[in-house]
Amino acid sequence: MAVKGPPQGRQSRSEVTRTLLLDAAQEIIADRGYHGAAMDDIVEAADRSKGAAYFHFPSKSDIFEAVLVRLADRLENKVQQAISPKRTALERLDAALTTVLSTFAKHRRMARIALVELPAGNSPLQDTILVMRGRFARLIETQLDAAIAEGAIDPLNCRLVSRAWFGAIAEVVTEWLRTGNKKTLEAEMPELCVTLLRSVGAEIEPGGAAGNNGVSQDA
Amino acid sequence: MAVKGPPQGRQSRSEVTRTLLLDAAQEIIADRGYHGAAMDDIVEAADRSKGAAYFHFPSKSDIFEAVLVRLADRLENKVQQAISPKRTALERLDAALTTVLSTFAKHRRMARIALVELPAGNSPLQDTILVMRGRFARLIETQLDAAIAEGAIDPLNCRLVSRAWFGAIAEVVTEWLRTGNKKTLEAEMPELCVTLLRSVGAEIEPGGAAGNNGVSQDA
DNA sequence: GAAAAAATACCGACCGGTCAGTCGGTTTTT
DNA sequence: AAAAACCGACTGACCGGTCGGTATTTTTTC
Repeated sequence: MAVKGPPQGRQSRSEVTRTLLLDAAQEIIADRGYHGAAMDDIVEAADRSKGAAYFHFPSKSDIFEAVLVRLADRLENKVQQAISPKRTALERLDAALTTVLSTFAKHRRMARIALVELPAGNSPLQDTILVMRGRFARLIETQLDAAIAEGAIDPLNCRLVSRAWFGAIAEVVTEWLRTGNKKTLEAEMPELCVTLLRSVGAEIEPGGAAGNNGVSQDA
Repeated sequence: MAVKGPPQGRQSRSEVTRTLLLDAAQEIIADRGYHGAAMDDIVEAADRSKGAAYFHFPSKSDIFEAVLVRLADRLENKVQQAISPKRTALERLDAALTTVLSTFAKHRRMARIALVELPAGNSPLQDTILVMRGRFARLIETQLDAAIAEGAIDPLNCRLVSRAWFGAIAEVVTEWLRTGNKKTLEAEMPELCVTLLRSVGAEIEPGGAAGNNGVSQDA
């Protein structure tokens, strides 16, 4: 008895299938990379068929793209939430950095997909990855611009610096992904933040509060 | 007629073949990435046969590894040459940075192989690439250590910072590789150097001088 | 120093396996 | 009963690596 009506739990079967496929793809790609992830494997992990997969996604690269977008949306959301209550650009910069780093520290698999997978050549993926990277670099760039406007730091080439920051973060996280050790990244986060901020001429006290009343909560 | 004796020009036929294969592999990998580079393509570009290729290199990953090592050796050499005449660690740091950046600017294909190709998953390549990256990070790390010893900068986590620098450089160069425009990278080099050096608390005069050396060797 | 023998380098058709994508047919939903 | 979703055997292209055989270079022998 029981099951029979279309909307089982909450989603239609179709939606469930889609999610199952996305989850499986994310998992497998994190393990084996894009090339190493065969559609047959993804399909098996999702407990669905190849037909179903190709019904929902026209090609392998499309499913990969969907995984990336979902990941990026989630992370960007988290960052926006973390920086919205901050008053100064410098604080927002620090908050954004910390959020991204701690999220990666918490979800290694995600970090792997977001940072390690950089297909060379002219795969159809490249565009998608470019857009992803661009989104995050932009996020930093915006805050840098704001910091300059606020007079917190001297004018500089924000596009260049935001790229450099992004690269620095990516490399440190990537290195940590290999050498394992959960602790390391979180332990080094503060120093990395300080270093990056110093590179634009902003000194902050590691003790926290950037020289002002400690209003932190509230919105 | 003519040619018949064993050592033709300078190298034996065997050595010529080896070089031909390496050159072709480097070219094709730069274009299409490791996965996209078929042995058949490499062999054809080298104007040799598959048998010859597998006579010299036991597997595809071995030929790739040989390409990487050759590239790394050349670049490291160049850097050593550039920094050896410098007296202070800070000057050596600046010289190393400038050399690497201008070399990449001059040889896009090389940059592509060195920086863009980061196979995920557990390919046999990964180790080789790790070693490569490690070599350059180390190079920076050594100079940072020296700078601290000289009292030029305050103590800091050199391992972390050198990784961050490497990542920053890699990302900036990678971005430049995509957006084309030969000029951009060279125009931005000085600012990037200044930014990196400032991140460790070292201010340097932007007066481009720094006793520039005419590095003009070729790779 | 030439012929013979041995070792080295090279050739390219072929094999075995992999994998993205297809398609006729079945089940579930509307 | 139509439409949407799903199934899974199958196809066709691709590609790393092999292997029997040939050409070239080096060594040995007379």
